[in-house]
Amino acid sequence: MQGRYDPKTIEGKWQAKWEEQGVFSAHDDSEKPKYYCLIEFPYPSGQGLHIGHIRSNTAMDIVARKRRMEGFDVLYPIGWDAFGLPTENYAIKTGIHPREVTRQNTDNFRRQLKGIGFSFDWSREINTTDPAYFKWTQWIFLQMLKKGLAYKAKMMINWCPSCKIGLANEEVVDGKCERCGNETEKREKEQWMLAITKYADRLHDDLDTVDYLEKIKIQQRNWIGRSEGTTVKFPISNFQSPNKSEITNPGSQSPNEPQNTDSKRQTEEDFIEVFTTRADTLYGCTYVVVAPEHPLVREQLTDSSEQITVSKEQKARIKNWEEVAAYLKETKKKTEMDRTAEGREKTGVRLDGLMAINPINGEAVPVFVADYVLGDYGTGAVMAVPAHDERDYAFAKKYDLPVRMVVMPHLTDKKNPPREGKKTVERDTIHALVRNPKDGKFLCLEWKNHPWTTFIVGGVENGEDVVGAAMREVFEETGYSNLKYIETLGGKVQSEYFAAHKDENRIANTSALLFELEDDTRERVVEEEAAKHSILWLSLDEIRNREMTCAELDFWLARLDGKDGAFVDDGTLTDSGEFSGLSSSQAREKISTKLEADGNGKKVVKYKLRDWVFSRQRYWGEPIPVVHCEQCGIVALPESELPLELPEIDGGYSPTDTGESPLAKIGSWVNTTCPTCGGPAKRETDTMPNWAGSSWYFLRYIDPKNGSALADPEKLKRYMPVDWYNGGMEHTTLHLLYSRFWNKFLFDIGVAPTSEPYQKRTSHGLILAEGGVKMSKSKGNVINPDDIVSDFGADTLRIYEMFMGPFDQPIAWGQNGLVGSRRFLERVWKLQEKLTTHNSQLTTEESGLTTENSQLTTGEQEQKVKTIDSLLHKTIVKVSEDIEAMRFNTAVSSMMILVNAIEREGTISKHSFGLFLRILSPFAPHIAEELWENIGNTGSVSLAAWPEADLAYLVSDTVKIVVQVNGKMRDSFEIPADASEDDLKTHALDSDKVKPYLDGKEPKRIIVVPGKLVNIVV
RNA sequence: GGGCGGAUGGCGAAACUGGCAGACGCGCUGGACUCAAAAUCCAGUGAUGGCAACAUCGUGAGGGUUCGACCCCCUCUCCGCCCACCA
Repeated sequence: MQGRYDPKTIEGKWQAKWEEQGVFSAHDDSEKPKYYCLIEFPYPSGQGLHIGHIRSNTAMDIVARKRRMEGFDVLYPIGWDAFGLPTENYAIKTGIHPREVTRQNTDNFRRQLKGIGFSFDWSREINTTDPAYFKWTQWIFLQMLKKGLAYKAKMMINWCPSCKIGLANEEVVDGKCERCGNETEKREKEQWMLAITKYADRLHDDLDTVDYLEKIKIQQRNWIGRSEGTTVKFPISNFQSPNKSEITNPGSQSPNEPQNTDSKRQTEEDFIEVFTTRADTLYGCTYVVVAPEHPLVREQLTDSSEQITVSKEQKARIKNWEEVAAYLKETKKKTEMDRTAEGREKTGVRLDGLMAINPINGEAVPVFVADYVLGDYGTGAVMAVPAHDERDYAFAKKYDLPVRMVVMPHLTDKKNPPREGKKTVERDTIHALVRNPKDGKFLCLEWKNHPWTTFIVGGVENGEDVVGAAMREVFEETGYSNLKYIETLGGKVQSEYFAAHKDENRIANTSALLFELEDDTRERVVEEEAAKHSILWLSLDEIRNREMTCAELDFWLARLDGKDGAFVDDGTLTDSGEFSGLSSSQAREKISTKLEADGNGKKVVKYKLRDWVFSRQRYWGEPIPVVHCEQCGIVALPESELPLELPEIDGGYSPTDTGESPLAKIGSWVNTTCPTCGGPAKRETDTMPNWAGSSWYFLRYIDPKNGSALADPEKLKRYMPVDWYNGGMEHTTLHLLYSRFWNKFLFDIGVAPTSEPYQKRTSHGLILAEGGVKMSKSKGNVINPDDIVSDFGADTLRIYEMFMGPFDQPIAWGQNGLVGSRRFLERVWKLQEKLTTHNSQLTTEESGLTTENSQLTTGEQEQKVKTIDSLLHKTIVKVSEDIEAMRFNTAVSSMMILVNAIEREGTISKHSFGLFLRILSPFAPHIAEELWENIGNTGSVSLAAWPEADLAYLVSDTVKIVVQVNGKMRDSFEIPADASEDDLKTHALDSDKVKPYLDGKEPKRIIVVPGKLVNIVV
């Protein structure tokens, strides 16, 4: 008898033992295969360990412990991502040095983490703020600088006018400063940048080589935002299209001949280059738009002045310069908030006096500046195709610009699809929609030899215009002669179908025309037509509800309602010169190729991903190790001078009034000599963002104390890549991408041994406060793990956090379930009173284990032991599989089921209890160690072998068959597993419970699923 | 607006490939032990009807496919997270 379960005593005892004996150390020289488990190292905030840290750390702890037991040399390290804003803000408030704040916080975190019993290798603890660590962060920066990946550029940054400080994107929440809540502005400032975009394609493509959750891959791909497209050069003409009127509306356009613009061009560079992914819509371009940041209207904007400087020459060309300048000023004043709050109403101003020449057809189109075009994506200019782009459509509607449809939607009539082996005829057709203004009904035809209801349909004869053709058809088919043409409903729609009456496949390019009946005048219809169909007037509702023989119906109805916008999908080209008739994808290829051949364009790949703004105007970050020399410009510090440490500071940690880092105030530190020429120089005062230290920390764990290299190459080779990295979804697009980028760079310069740092990436769900809201200090709903550990014990907390719900989904904390987890462990504790020395017969035979004293064996006891062993081995399988799939909740529940069964049967063999303790140990390591010791084992259960299920226990000679009648369960029976289908049928039909449902009738059908069920259909 | 995920008892949730819906835990009800309480143990616990055996209904709403649907398809509602004019 071992007394009560007392977690306080045993948890402290085992934590001390583990540490003393180095049970969880990874061994660089181990013969075993390595396994590298990684969690995101915590930011040591003043609030202490979050309950959510415990959930994700426990999950990886379970994996790490299982791997260790499976014979791997496991690296499961821990450290501190300690540079960052909250610490600095706390320092600003209290005047305590951030280093000291960090020390206190990490001490607290370390104590808390150790108290949960995580199997971290504490000998490898790292801290990003340790000069011995950030020496290498700075070193990596210098390597990037050498390779041209680090550069300075003027960037629009988020500026808080109240705090007078530049903010990172993540510090701006809904357009407001995270700290003071004031609205932020955009301001231009020189910043250090890292050229992550040079790695965009590899970061994108190499996702195929790693095992990340699909949603993580999708999010990264979307963030990188690769799109293949074409740049097109639109030469600028100063003249208002001398030879032709302004660009034409659909229906009345004349054929375009390429126009010679040589004499009008001033320089070779005088063109607007646009980027498009839809080169197939080039003929539909009716204007060109440049972003407010585009060089055509803006050369530079400095943060010291509101002046917009554009060359005189350019101003002179733009006739309405005053108006344009006003718009640019307006745009600049708008905050992010305004831009989105307006419901994204599009605004813009035409650049009078400028026309852009569409290189594909020589057509001159007007040029606009509008802020719906982004200055920093693509080329900062777009060709606007309102018919095929929602944004251009909205802008065109607002400013009354022409919409020219050049891509026909392409439909296949599902009711009459084209047939193989028939000839195909393509022609232009019309649908005439004739409305009777008196009742709003439409004129339709009901066909006599086919089950069709159609509008008035017909072909367009050579030389005929569509309106004429439609009026002719209406007259011929219905006799109505007085029609008023209202409008053409959008552009043509192409449909493919089989025309049964002509036995041929048709491709119809159909225009829909709306008419109104002027009066009822109706001529007699010729016999031939009258024999084919009769007329019918249908309301819109009737048309919707009736099966109309009209593949295009949805388009026509939407256009009638005026709900029609841009058609943005692919289709078939029309009114596009030599490219008409091609599919969108063919046309993109051919048009791009032609542009490229003529020197008017180029196929390119663009990314949404931007270069990484790497500067922060802060104290608590890694100093950027360069100096600015009057003679030599930007000069890198020699590597021998690393680490460049932060200076001690007297006058507070706040940034300066000009937005410079507080480092700028320390003359003795800033003023230095140039490493190259020895002349006077100033140190860079920007520091790195806190993403820097976390971009390579997984490498440092491998060799954390190395003073002469980032890590020993041999050791890196042994441990990389990380085999399993679990973290939060919120880090998918920043940290995960940044660290993949740094690792790839280090791989390229021969430092990192693998191109990808992480082999497998999974993610956890957040733990929310009760009520499903975020835990926050201000709401006072933060759960302190210390309280739970002291009230219930660390093992209970671990079990509960794994049991409470699916690991990958967010879950609200509820205190109520904790007691259940504690009870479970109490029951496990009491099992040591129920041990028997008997092993079941099967175990001894099958796995060759020694039988202990068997004098007390009785048949009954043996049966009980066997029942338990059979369930135990099923549990081993379940727990093993569930851990790999991160289904920790069902793993715990299956162990609960086992414990319930042991209690019910009243006994378990000592050997089997040992197996159970092994699978329990990753979840509740302290109690498992204590019981393992109590039943007479020496050594740690954490290093015992992970049990393998004995297959002999898993197979059963009988199966339970469910009997359904019409899909509803009515009975079940046990039957030998090898029973035939006929046996099952007979048995099922024989059931007394089933018979009443059959009511003496013969079953219509009987479905037998071997090993599972019989379903009788009556 | 787009992407991803979710909705099942009083509550957290199971149901792995379309085959017994609600495992496991909490809570609740009744009982045992106790002078009493706590703890523990035993039994019950989706809803409705019935003394009961049992029957009917039931996985956000509505349709569909299927012998059979929490699961697949279509439409919709609500919730969460991420992105948000990316041409």
